[in-house]
Amino acid sequence: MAPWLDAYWAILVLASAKALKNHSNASGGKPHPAPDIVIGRLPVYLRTLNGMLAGGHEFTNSRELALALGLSGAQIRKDFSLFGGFGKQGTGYNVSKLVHQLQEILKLDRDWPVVLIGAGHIGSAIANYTGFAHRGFRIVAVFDAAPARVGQPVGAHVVQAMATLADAVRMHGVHLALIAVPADAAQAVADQVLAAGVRAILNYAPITLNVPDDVRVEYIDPVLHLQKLTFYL
Amino acid sequence: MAPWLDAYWAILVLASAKALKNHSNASGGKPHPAPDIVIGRLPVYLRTLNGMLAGGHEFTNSRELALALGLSGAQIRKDFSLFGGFGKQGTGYNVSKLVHQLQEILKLDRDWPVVLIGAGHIGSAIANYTGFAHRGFRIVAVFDAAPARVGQPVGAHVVQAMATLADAVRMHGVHLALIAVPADAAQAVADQVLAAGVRAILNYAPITLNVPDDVRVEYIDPVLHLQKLTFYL
DNA sequence: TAGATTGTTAATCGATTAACAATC
DNA sequence: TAGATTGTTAATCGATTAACAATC
Repeated sequence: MAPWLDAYWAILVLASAKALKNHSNASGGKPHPAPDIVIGRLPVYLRTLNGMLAGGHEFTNSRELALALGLSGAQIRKDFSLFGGFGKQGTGYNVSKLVHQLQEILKLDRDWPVVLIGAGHIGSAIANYTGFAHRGFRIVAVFDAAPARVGQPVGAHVVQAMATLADAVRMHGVHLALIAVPADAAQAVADQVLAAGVRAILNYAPITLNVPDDVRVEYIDPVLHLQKLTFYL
Repeated sequence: MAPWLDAYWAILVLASAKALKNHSNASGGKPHPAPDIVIGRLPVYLRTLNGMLAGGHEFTNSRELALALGLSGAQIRKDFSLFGGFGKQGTGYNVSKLVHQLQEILKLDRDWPVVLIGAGHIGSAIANYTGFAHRGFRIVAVFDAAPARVGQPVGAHVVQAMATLADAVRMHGVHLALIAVPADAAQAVADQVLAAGVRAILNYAPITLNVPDDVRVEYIDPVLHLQKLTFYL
């Protein structure tokens, strides 16, 4: 049997029936009133509000935000209202205050250490990306399975062997892993980072991962976006 | 007034109210029965089916696919049924046949030339990514506004000046552009590629673009995914 | 044939929108 | 105060699920 089939049947036996689903309460704790789809919009709001803040824009309102984001004002007001009132009738929202409140909701009022697995083209680009730091994330270590890459510099880091992953995760208190390895290695790497204690994954490999119910995975596959675009061309 | 504010007010005046919305019929042509959210799942189905095909898996069914993807069988059958019956009662789906039918629906039964704007870390990683070719896309030219980068090799290409963009788009019949420039340059670059004749954009810059109603934009911003993950941690 | 799985309908569930009273 | 905009409710819209007849 081909190695791929082994992995494939493992999925059939073990797969969570929720892997790609919106499930706002994956960890089984007390239910949060906000749907997953709303949580996904909060970072987009935050990004636009930070742009306004950088431009010296002190106040905004749901109509203005809606126009900038291509949404409806009602939706934006409703999204915010799920977390309590952020605005003032007749005035709108204080941009700076709104930014801080969204950061608090998303737990971005702290610094999140993340590990990066994979130091190829994509991994290197991620390691060199300067956009993480001021938005709440800090890459604390980079790993690769290829002995030829271990010891090489990548961004501000030196590539480490996979054997040191678990120690690094424990030492830095890492909950988040970025996986940027080839598709055929991604599931095994995911299993390793989860075993090391990681609880959420951002997966750049073009494959759906099989993870336990209490682990959250987000996916980035540019080709999926392109293939959606061609439908409409 | 800060340059950022100019761009910001332009958004307020000109913005399409649909930029981030699901709109399955953006170009105003005859309505297609398939909702945007279904179109977005088809490439995911295709990716998994191609994995099965590579593993020598000849037949599958909605239950098996659902398990591998974390969806429900009913949803998968309903999605397929929007485009006509692909399966056989009692048997399921022929993987190879299904792959071909999904490719046809998504217009992936041809090769799509794309242009890449931006030859920094992200742009270089994109240019070096080998995963586009066998999934329907071919980068035909790479552009950058920085004179120091023009003439430099990136992947299999040589970086060209922005001035040659329009000619390249026309010559290769390009409809798709990948934008991988800094956030503060992205809107201007989007305007340029659209003026050159491009009709859809995959934007890696962390900013919501303002484009006409008949232009479709997909977004990739890894930080948005990370910020969603931290909410649940 | 008997068993299995599709394709499709109707019911359910959830998200968005419209409207407006509350209130700054 | 008058005008503007929020926060919230109810109505609408759309997507998912359950169920099963059709059929391979």
